[in-house]
Amino acid sequence: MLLLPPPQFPTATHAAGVGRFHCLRPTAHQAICGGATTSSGASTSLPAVAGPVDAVLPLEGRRHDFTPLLNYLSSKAPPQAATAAGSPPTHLDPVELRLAESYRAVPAHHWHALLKSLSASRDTLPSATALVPWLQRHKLCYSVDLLYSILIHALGRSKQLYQAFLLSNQASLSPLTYNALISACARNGELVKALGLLSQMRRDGFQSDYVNYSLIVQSLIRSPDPPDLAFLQKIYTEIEVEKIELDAKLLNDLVVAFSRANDPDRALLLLAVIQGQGLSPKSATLVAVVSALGGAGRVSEAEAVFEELKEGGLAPRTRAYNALLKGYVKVGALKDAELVFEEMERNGVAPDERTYSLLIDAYTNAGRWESARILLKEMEANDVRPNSYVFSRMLAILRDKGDWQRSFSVLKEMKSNGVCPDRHFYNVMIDMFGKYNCLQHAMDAFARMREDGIEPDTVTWNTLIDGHCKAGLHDRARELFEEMQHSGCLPCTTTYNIMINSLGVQERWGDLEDLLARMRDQGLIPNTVTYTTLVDVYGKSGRFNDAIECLEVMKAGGLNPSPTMYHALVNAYAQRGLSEQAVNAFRVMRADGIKPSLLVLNSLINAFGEDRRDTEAFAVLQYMKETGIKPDVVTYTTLMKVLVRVEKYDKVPAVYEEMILSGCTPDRKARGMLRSALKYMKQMFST
DNA sequence: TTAGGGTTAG
Repeated sequence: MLLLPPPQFPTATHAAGVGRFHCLRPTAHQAICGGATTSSGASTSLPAVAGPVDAVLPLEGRRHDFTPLLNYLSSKAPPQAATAAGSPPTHLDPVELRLAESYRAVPAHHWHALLKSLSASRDTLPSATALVPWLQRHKLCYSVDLLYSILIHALGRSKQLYQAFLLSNQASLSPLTYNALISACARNGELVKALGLLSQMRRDGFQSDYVNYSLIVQSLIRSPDPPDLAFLQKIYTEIEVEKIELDAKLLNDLVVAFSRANDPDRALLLLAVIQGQGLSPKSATLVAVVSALGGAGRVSEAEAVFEELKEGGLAPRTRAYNALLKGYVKVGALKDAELVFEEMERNGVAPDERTYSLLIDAYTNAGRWESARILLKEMEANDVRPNSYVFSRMLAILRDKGDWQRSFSVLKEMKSNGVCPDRHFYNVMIDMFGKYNCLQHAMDAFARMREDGIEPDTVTWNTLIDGHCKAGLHDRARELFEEMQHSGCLPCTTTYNIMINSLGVQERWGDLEDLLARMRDQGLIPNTVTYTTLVDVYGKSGRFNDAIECLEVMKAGGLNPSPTMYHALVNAYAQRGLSEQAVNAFRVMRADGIKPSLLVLNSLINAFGEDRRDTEAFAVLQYMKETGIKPDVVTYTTLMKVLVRVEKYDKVPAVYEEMILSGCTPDRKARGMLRSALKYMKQMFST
């Protein structure tokens, strides 16, 4: 069991010479013994000004001098006071008993007031912590759970959650102490603990009110990370099951929480609840919903909620416009984005750094590099300083478009704006060079980053290692993996996933086992990507039993198999023309309740093709059409490959035509497939 | 600061 470190008690008490409560901060001193000190005539340099306790205590209460008690408590060994709390004194210390007797007449509310004032400051908190068990020992105050709840609240406020929990062991938990503990947990971001206490509370037969849930949801919103959706849903289900009445604040907070957790549907539902009760949502709530809808690319709904914001009477401010802008940028609606910008100008709403960043993002995405540059100039003119964010976005867009040479001009632009690259920027840059096989550039950027005094993080190392793996430089990747650890950066699950893939591609099965053991030793738990990688590498080298075993282990471990995982398996069978096994894996996937993805269906078509079963391959296309899954260029190219495989060359042009009619743009592979089919056809006719 | 952002692995 963990032991409580002895709380730090003020030690200067006696050194002050007067045996009074001098070590406390003046306010606390005045609060607690201001009146008593002066009346006892002790010389003190502190003026006897009425403090908070004097204000709270009735006149008669100020007659009690708590100084001897507080001195006694601070001179006692703290653990004794804290751990032997409820138990009666084991031996009779006459001094302590006399002291206790002298306070027999103090009414309960004076003790409460004393405790509250001691709890108010971090310096006097140890005295408060010692006081409560002491009162309990001597049965001087009977509303023990109120005393404990005051104390637990105070400990929670000063981030001493551990102490609060230790304290809560002193007495059986009442609704009051439960609430105090839950509140302390919520304040300290220990939301799982808070939820656990809530269910424990229910098991003890106490009903919780909305305040506990409100505190938990508030803590979720305050966190810089978006809330975990599963956790949030759990809380909401509980609120529904327990029929907790929701007040306006909690409803608004829930809408914001669901919006931030990227569940705009649930957010909209709760928004309707607010409006159904005749309440009007806060504008911050509406903006959060606009932002979530925009992030999901649901722009028309975002527009509708934005209109509601206007109807609410408050003129939308920059953040509201930014939320709307986010949606348009997300779906690539550049015209609409520009209109928002113009409307802001018309309404005198000043664009800020984010507004400009969003628009620059949109222009870069549309390949309108000049417009992006003009906006950068406009930012400068309007005294809005860009930061590293917008430049790393530009870089990421160029990377995804394959236009990496232009990245050097991004760097130039950035310099001319006086913006220094940060870690995120370098990480994107290293990733970009890695993806385009420019490993020397990647290493140079890595060195530059360190010269700039920026320590690489796990993302940096992972990116660098993966870049080398992708280029086939597995030995160098392995060296970097070791170097990462030497530099003091601990590998994470992603790092191991990258290395597992690397060893799997090389078919170094023994080393792979060692790596998995190392991962476990480090206390890291494999995730869905880990298992999918294993299924992929085992499957591709024909080790199907190992692949299936991974799938089973994963399911047994409680992880949900992903569509990608089945895709890896179906794909592995397909590449070896094992269409029966591919179909079987597909069936298992369906039994697991996974909706077939375009990727897995394309692989299935390939499986039939490699097995010369063209009728079944086209049946998959039919299935796609019936279930509303839009075939892509890969689907049609694979179907053409199927026809070539079974030598039905004459049917290839029709598939090509259908592809174009369905709106797919043929790529190099598609055109190549058509060409080779035509070539074979010509050969057939000429013989 | 009522309201917000970026990077890595299958």
